[in-house]
Formats: sequence, C-alpha cells, structure tokens
Amino acid sequence: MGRQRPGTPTLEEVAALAGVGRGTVSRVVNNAAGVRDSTRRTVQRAIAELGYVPNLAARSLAGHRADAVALVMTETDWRLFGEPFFTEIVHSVGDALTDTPVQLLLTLVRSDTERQRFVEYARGGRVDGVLLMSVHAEDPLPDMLAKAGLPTVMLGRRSGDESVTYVDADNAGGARDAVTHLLKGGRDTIGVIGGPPDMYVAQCRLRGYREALEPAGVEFRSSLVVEGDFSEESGHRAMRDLLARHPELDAVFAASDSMAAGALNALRAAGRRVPEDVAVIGFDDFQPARPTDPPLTTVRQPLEAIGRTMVRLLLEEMEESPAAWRHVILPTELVLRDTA
Amino acid sequence: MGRQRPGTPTLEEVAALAGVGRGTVSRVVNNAAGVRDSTRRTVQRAIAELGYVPNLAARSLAGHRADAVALVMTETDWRLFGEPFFTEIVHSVGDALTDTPVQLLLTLVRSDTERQRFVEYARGGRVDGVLLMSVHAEDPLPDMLAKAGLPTVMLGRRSGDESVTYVDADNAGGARDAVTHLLKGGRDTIGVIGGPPDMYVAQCRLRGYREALEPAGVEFRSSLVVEGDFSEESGHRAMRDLLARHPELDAVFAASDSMAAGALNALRAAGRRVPEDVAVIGFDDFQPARPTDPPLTTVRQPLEAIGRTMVRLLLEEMEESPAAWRHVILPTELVLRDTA
DNA sequence: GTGAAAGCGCTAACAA
DNA sequence: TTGTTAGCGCTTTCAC
Repeated sequence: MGRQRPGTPTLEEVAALAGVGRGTVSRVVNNAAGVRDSTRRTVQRAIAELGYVPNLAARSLAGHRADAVALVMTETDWRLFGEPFFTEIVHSVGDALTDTPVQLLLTLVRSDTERQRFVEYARGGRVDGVLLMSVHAEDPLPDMLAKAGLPTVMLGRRSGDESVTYVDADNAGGARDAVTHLLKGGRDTIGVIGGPPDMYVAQCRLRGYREALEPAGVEFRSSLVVEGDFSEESGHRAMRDLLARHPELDAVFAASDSMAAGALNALRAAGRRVPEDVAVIGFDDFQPARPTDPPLTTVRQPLEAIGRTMVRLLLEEMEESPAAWRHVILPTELVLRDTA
Repeated sequence: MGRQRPGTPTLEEVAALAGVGRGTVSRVVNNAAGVRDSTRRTVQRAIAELGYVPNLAARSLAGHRADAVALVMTETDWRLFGEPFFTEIVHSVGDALTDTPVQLLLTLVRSDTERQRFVEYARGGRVDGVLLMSVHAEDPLPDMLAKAGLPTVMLGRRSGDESVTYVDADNAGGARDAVTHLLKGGRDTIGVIGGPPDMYVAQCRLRGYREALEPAGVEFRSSLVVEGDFSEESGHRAMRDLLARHPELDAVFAASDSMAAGALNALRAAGRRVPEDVAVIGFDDFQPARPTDPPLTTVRQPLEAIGRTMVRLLLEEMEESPAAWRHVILPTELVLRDTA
C-alpha cells in the first residue's frame, strides 16, 4: 500500500535556487502580498525550472486546513445518480467552487464500513467540510459529522426539526401549487403517487396535496394515495393501482418526475389520453426519460440555487464556526407544459 | 477559507495517558506487530477515552502516502453518469477497495481549471493513484499524470498504441460476435449506428462490424453506417436516417444500448416490428431505459471485472512502480434476449 | 517489546 | 520587504 514519489522538489530547494528564504517562496506560492515584484518573478522562475508542486500534506499539517470539501452520496442517493437532479446539484456545487482553491470530492457511502472510513477521513482533516445528499431519517452520518465538529450542510432534511444546517426546497408549497392548479382546471378526482413515507420530502409533498384540497372543499380520500419509491417503475405500478381503484380519476400528482413518467406510460397503456382525460403533474423538473415523451407539467426545484446555497453556507461555516445551524428553504415554481 | 478543529487529541496525549511512548501508540493505531497484548489494550483504552483520531495530514507527511485513490470523470464521462455502465464501474471499484484502507474519491473534471486543480491535488500527494474514465483522444490528463509519475490506470484507451496502463473490453470482438449472430439468423442488410468517430471504442466496434461481414461474403456499404454519440436521442435520429436510406434493412447493430433503445423506438414509430422485421443488437448491457421496454439482445461488457482489474493494476503500480505500462483486454459476451 | 529522537515539507509569527 | 525559526502530528529508525 506504500508509495513514493521521490525527487519531488521542496520549498527549500526552490528557495535555494532563487536565493531567497523559505518564507518568501511560501508567500509567492500562496499569492500573498508583501513581496517585491522582481523577487516574485525570480521565485516564479525557480518554481517553474524545478517543476515545484506544493506538498499538500505538509500544507495541511502546518496550515490546519485541507482546501477540500466532500459531497457525500449515500446508497440511497446513488440511485438518483442518473437523474438530472443529481447531475445539476453536482454541477452547481462545482460551479460554486470554481473561484475558490477548494477541491470537490465526491464520495460514495454504501455500508457501515464505508461510512466509518469516510468519517475517519473527514475527522482526520482531509476535508474542511461536508455536503450531504442523504435524506433518510435513520442515517447516522449527519450526527457523526456534527459531533465531530465538522462543518456540514445537508440537502433536504431528515425531519421537521432538523439539527444540522440544511438547504431544502419548499416541497409542501410546490405540491400545493400543483394540486391547486389541477383543481382550478376543473379536475377534482386527483390521485397522488407519493414517495417513501419514511422520507420527509415525501411527507411534505403529500401534505401539500392535502393542504390544496381543503380550501377547495374537496375531501381527502386515502384511497387516492399510492406509495412509490421515486422510481419510474414504481410510478407505473402505482398508476395501475390507482386506475383499478378509481377509474374515474381525472388527474394525478406524482411526487417525482420519474414516477410521473411511469404514470404517463401506464395511462397510455390503459388507453387514457394525457392530458385530455387525465392530467399529470410531476415534481423536480427532471427531463422526460425519452426524447419521444411529451413535455410534462411539473414543479421545478431551483437546483442551481440549492447547490450554490449549500456551498455558500458551508464556506461560511468553515470561516467562522457558527454557534447554531441554519436552514434555507427555497421556493419552487410550477412549470406548465401541457397543451391541455 | 480557514478552519480549525481545536481540542483534537494527538498521539502524544494518548501516549501520555497510556503511560507509553509515542512509537508504541503508533504501532497500536496501525495494527503493527511487536506490541505486548496487555500494552496494546492499555493503549486502545486510552484511544477510546480520548476519542483519538489520527491526523491524516501528519500521517501522509511522515508516511509518504495518502491512502486514497481518485476515480476521475471528465466532462464526457459525466453524461454517462446515469448509465448502469457508470454505476457498475463505480460500484465494483468501491467493492475492490473495501478490504483496503484506501478511500475512494470521485472527482469531476469539466474544464481546464478543474483539470489543473486536480493535477495539483494529485501531484500534491493527496492521492496515491488515479483511475481515469476518460477516453477522448485529445485529453491531456493521462499524460499529465503519467509525467508526474503518478500511478494511473485508464478505462479504455485513447488509441491503438496507448501509453498509459489501461483495462478495456474486447470491443471489436464483441461487435463481430453480434453481427455474426445477425448474419447467421439470415439477416444481411445490417445497419450500424456507430459512436463518435474520434473515440477509439467506437472505431473498434465499427471495425468488428466490418470484420464480421467479410467471412460471410457480405459487402461493406458505408451508406449503412450512421454516426451517433452514444445517447438514446442520437440513436433515434440515426435510425430514422437509416430507414430513409435503406427501408429494406432487416437488422441494426448499435454501438451502445442507449442508441439501441433509441433505434428501437424509431423503428416502432415507423411501424416496424422488432425483432420480427428488424433485429436490433446493442452494446454494453445497460438496462433498457424503461421497464416497459422489451429485453434487447446485447453485447455485455464484464463491468465488474473491469473495475476490479483496474483496481488491481493500480494497487500493484502503487506498491512497486513498474518499469512499463500494462494492458488488459477483457472478453465480452453476447447476451441473447430476443424472442425472435 | 518499548522509548527516544530525527525528520517529513510546509505555514505563520517574529525579527530584522 | 525579507530571512529565520518554531512548530503542525505522525512514522520510522535506532538504541535499549
């Protein structure tokens, strides 16, 4: 497991070649002020000549920082890897870090072994902060990191009273908007394809559904609620169940776009026209699975803003460890794409 | 950008509490031999009491290794993120590392800035080796890493005479098998949906197609070749072009499963029955995009073995930097799934 | 089997 | 503006 990369020049050798002290070279390398321009150039030449690259372990040890942050995906998130949701978050996090010297590290945590390994990695000082995509209520990782005093920001929350800094979308509000839109369109038998009930995000979206029904005077019926797992396949299955139970339904709100896509196909297979007979609204603003799919009305999450905000909060916590955690909830937007 | 995590206990404090020397604690922490069992237990108790976690920067600095490897995805690979291809590789790489103390770091390189940042990270000694998924011919990253003396293993190769250690599937052979199978089934007007011509993997798969035609006495016609970019959409488009040019074709070999899925839909939209009228074979053994899709005959790459082999080669190069690079080509397998 | 001591290469504080 | 110096916390000889 050992490795050597001998022959790597050190600060000291650069200093010797440039005929200056170690401190000066360090200042040049770190772009610090207080170095005469001519000196700086001399040093830069020496750096180039030797092909000097700073030893990051030494820098970390002396400087008490790693200049790196981790974006952790748990087993659960991993399934979302393919979703534009995930892609966009990673992209926006990456974008938010481009102007900093911070390296972004994606890590996959699938088992307790890996969880343990990662915690040791993080506590060992290899990263200055952690972004978590995990949202499952029972995941101990957020608390392990928080207990270790590591700046941590979560995407979404595990429950209503989350004790770790997080950024979330207004899930209940988005769902409310979607269902209200359907009601205004004259639909009143609206099925719901919900997410896993143990995920807070799913609870919120279901709550939004109920909150929209009330002011419209439409009674909530639990037989109109079917449970999915955010996957397209589960949406398909759920839609078939719903149709069997309520052939008369005229609209469906799905808690994710993947499930909405599955529902769409199930409806078509059953001979229903979408959206004429049954309107479908999804959540997340993923692109349709196939280019041949019709555009779907959906609740858009501001993914770019979510990623950017997560980074902002993390960097802030890294600067000055704040006394308390903070929460940011970002608004969603109903994107109408149906022709009917 | 600064950060502190004060109050973290050090080796020295553990040694003091346990009433032993620093060296002994180090041996215990690293599970090294040569410590009396009773001493070991005393030390472990002290470690637990203090909640000691090794400072990885110090360990790296003194031990000349990082106990971490990076799996780099370039912009190009990023699009594959969603594909089971990618997922499986990452999983098998992760699996291959579970029994080692090596942390796997996924990193995304989208721009020259990020490329530069990563190279500094790697050359700075934060990782002991690098796994590359990039396969584009013009990517300078492999050479940058090789020049820096970093153990590097690529998935796929950039050209026929690759100068960096790599693991690849037998792409030409797999394509040959697929097309031979079609020919044996009595199909002789076989369209090809190829990948980007600047990618070696695409060249190999196209070559395999030609190699299969020859012994069968079927003439190669360039009008039967259409270029895609591995995406489902490009497969759809390509299939329409092919149909327009050769309405009489009775089979299609697509250089990726995504393109095969796109082709499948285009064929259906054109009223062709699959596989009765037109047989389709893909490559990669991705799952069909939708649960409602019929199973597709495909050329399976041994993804698990590829990931495992990459890790094995990398660990070997990390142990003893070898004099020369090595190549491993793994066989593919034709998986028949069509009913016809 | 164990302790002491010499670095690893850098940052940052302090002198000059 | 620049050089000097004291660590950062660990691994690894080398004595004992």
